[in-house]
Amino acid sequence: MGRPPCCDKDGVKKGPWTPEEDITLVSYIQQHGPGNWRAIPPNTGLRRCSKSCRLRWTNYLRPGIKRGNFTDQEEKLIVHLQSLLGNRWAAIASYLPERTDNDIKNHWNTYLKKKLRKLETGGTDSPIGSVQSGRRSISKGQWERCLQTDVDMAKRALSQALSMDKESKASPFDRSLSSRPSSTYASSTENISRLLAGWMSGTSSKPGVAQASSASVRADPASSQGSASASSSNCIMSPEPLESLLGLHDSTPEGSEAQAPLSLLESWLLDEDAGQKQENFLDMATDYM
DNA sequence: AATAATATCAACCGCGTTAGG
DNA sequence: GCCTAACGCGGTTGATATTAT
Repeated sequence: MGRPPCCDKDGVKKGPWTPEEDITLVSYIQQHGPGNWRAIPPNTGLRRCSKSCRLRWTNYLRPGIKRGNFTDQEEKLIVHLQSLLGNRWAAIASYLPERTDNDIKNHWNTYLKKKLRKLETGGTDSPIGSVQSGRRSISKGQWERCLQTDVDMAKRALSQALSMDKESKASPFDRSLSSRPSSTYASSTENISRLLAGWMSGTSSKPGVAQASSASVRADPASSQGSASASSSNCIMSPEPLESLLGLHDSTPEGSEAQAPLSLLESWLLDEDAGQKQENFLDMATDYM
């Protein structure tokens, strides 16, 4: 299978998006909904490739995105999920609906990884985060069970997303619309967001568009043709699994694996109220093994 | 105040997967 | 069943901002 060109390289603009381009893109998506990215450049006159349009929308213009200022709880959740899922940022992002995979990936690479290393060097000599080292230390059988858990969780998330799709109209993710922090460029994008907010309230009956604020472009019919992996990563995570991850569920901590002595990192992960939450999260994971 | 070093993050690149002809 | 086109993802780059010297 040959690799096709993503777009016509001639005349395709690269680099940062201008507010005008953003508005053009948003306006088009207002009318047609997200998806069918290929059609956007010719129909809007944007000199951008379809890929760039999709990326701009999903990572920046899409409503419901919270930017910057990761909370401690979010960071801990990311660390937990990264240890469980690896660098599957889209899957991790599905558990943090207000965050984009790109944002989480950036935060991990630029901050969390260093933080883990710092905490780790304070505890052991390993250059790798203790979560990863903890994973390394587990037996092969345990590792395989972790993988199975991963698959099961993905399946469960998908079924939940499918079953709760209809009732997710009043999505909790929408709350970010009113609490989005501003950034340097956000002043212009906030205007776009307001534009979108009006659109959202006015076109909620539009298929494939109604969920745009609550989930992402991924909810639209055109993009529902995603791969199996995309099914888990693209699913609209209902609040329930998130609450589960945050320990708002009752779960029985039986069958949990033997814990190694706590490192500084683990202490960080376990401190405050996150302690119980992490246990519950891990228990939930092991419950599916 | 000027320069260098470092951090941050938006955007790009290339690969894998999959739907459709 | 094969091939092409498109989508989505993860890794990486590069521009800009911030901090240190």
